[in-house]
Amino acid sequence: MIQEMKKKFYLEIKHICKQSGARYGILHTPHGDVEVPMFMPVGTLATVKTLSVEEIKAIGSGVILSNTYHLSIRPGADIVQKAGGLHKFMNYDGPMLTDSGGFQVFSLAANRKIKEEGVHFRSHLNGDKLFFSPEGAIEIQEKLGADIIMSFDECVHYPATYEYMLDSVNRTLRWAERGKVAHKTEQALFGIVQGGEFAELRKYCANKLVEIDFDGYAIGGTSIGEPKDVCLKMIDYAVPYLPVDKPRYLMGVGSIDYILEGIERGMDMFDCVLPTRIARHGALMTSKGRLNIRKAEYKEDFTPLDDECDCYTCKNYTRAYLRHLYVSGESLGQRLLSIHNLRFLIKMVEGAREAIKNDCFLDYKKSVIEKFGDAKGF
RNA sequence: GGAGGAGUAGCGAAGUGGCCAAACGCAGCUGACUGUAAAUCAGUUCCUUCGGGUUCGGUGGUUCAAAUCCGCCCUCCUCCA
Repeated sequence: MIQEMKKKFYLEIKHICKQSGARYGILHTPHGDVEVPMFMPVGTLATVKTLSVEEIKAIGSGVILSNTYHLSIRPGADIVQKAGGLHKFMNYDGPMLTDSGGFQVFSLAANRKIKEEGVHFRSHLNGDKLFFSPEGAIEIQEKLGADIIMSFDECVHYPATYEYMLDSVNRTLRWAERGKVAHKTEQALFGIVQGGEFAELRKYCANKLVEIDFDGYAIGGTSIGEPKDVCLKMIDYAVPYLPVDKPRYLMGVGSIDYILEGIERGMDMFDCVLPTRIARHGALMTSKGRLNIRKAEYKEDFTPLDDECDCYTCKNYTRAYLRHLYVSGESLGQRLLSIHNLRFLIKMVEGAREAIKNDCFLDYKKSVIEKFGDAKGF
C-alpha cells in the first residue's frame, strides 16, 4: 500500500548526456508530470509575486515553491488547510513544493535562537514569539499540502568554522530524522545536505540522509554569498553520495551560470527568487546579457526586451513601454518584467534538457554563457 | 502707470552674514539583489591634473567673511489703473 502511494511521486531518468553526465528525466507528482532539469519559480506567500496562475502556467514552469515559515504566520496553516490546501487556496493545480523554514533560520538570523528542540523566532512582522521544530515544520507542511515538502534544517551562514558546521550538520541530521518519523502523509519528503564548504561534512551529511531515506535530496547552504567556486565544490562534495534514482535539488540557485553548472553536475531542480526579485527592480536577463530597463537609452526603443524570447512580454511590448511602466511605478511593469525573467530562465533550462537529450550539454552551456556575455551578476 | 511678491545646481525647493559647493524631493546615472522581512537597498550628478578652481538672475558696493546686507539693472507673477 505504501509502495502504491509512493508511486505517485518518483523520478524517471530518461537520458544521461554522454558529453557531460547531466540528467534528463520526468518527475512524476500527484499534480502532474514535469521534466527535469527544471527551474522552479518561488511563490513564498502562496503567490509568485505579481503573477496570476494563468501567467505562471504560460511561462512553462513545472513546480512552484511556497514557504512554511511565512504561510504559517500569515494567513496560518489552518486557514490554508481549511481552504483545501495550498493548491486550492491559490488556485494552482500544478506540482508545488514548500520550503521548511530552514532558510529563514539564515535570512532572519537576527530574530532567532537555535536550540536542539528547534528554532525560536521573533516574528519579523510583529515580534510574536514563534517556535519551529522539525516535527512542527512537517506538520505545517502537511497542512499546506504541497507535493514536495522539505526537512527542517539550518541554512548556515557562510563562512562558518568547521566546528560550528559539524555541530550544525549533526543537529540538522537529528532534525531530519525527527521530521521523517513525524511525517504521516504521502507527500514526498526531501532531506537537505548541509556541511558548508567542507568535503567530509558534505559527504557525511549526504550519507546519513540517504540512510534515513528520503524521496529526494537537496543541497542547501548554497547561494548565500559564497564565491562561485565554493558553491560548485559544495555540489561536487555531495553529489557522489546521492542516489541516482532520486531527484536532486540545488536550493536557492537561480543565476544562469550556476544553474548550468548545477545541471552539469547532475542536479535536477533549482529554485530562486532572483529572476522575480530583480525583475521587480528593473533588471532583466536577456540572451545578450543583463539589461536595466530604467535606463534613458530605452526611452524611445520600440524593440522587444529580447528579440530571441518567446514570452508574452517580448511578443507584445516594447522596451520603451516597459521602461515607461517601470519608471512610473506601474504594477503592470513589474508583472511583465517578472514574466520575462521567469520565461527566460525556464526557456534556458528547456534548452538544457534538449541538449542533454542530444548529448551536447557542454556545447549548450558554453554557447549560452558566451552569448550572455560576462555581464556581472549572472 | 501704481502697489506687492519672486528669481538658488537639469527641474522643484530649503537656506536669509561665517559650520554653504549649498539640505531635501524629483529627474538622470551606476551598482547590488540567489530555499523572498526586498515594487528594496547602496552610491552618484558644477569644473578639476584632486592641490584646487568657479557658483546661488546681472552688476557695483558694504564686510575679515555675502546665496544671505545695500544701490542700480534685467526677467517673471499677482492686484489696482
